Amino acid sequence: MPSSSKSPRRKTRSKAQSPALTPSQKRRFQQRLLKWYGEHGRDLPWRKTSDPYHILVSEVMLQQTQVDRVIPKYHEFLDRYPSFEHLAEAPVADVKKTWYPLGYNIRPERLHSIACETVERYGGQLPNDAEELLSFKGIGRYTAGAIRSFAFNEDAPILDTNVIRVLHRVFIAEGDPKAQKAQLWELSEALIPRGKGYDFNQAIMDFGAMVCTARDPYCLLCPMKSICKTYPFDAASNRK
DNA sequence: TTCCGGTCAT
DNA sequence: ATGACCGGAA
Repeated sequence: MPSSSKSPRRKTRSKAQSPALTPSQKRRFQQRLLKWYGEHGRDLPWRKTSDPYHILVSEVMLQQTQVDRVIPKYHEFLDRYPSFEHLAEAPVADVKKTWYPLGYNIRPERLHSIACETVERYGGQLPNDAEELLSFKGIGRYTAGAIRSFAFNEDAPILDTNVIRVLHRVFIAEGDPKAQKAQLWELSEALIPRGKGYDFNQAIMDFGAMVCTARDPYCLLCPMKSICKTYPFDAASNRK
């Protein structure tokens, strides 16, 4: 029966198999990332709270807006709407005015609708279940993972542009990163140290924003140097 | 002027 | 799979 034997669980059309994450690679990446984060992690306002509502507001703002622009609006928004109940009661037109000028103005509408639904159907408590979170308009896979890890301390994976870039460079280094999201989601999940989803996810995003940057990453001071499949990153070959 | 980005819709 | 959304940055 040799001809009928199947190679163990592999997608029929892709040839490259998952990037063989060895236990040693995994452990080193985790330890170095968390150590780096302890020394260099940013002190962001939404890391000082455990209120799921505050975390949600920050994550929706951060969906397409940079940290520096979000910070002042985060404070202003929460001053005006300190809870799901306050936000749910507010006219959506006011919420949109408060949102200005962050842009992508569907976001305040969706945030408002999430608040209404949370008050009406969940007694003002944001659910921690992935399926329920994903059922809200405005919460996609990234934000659901962010809420679960940052607001509920679950070991839930996240994958945004920072995480895609970091994981692809360190562990894959071939092909178009955006075309490999399925593998990268698996990596993001497999790498989380048990019980440390919050710190690990915050850490990998800081790392992507501060060291493993899109252009001109700081490879010389990078703690992943010795395990990174892309080191040393050649900026010239990456520019057009 | 072009590129980028989470989510949703096509 | 691809584009709309909207504004910032290269």
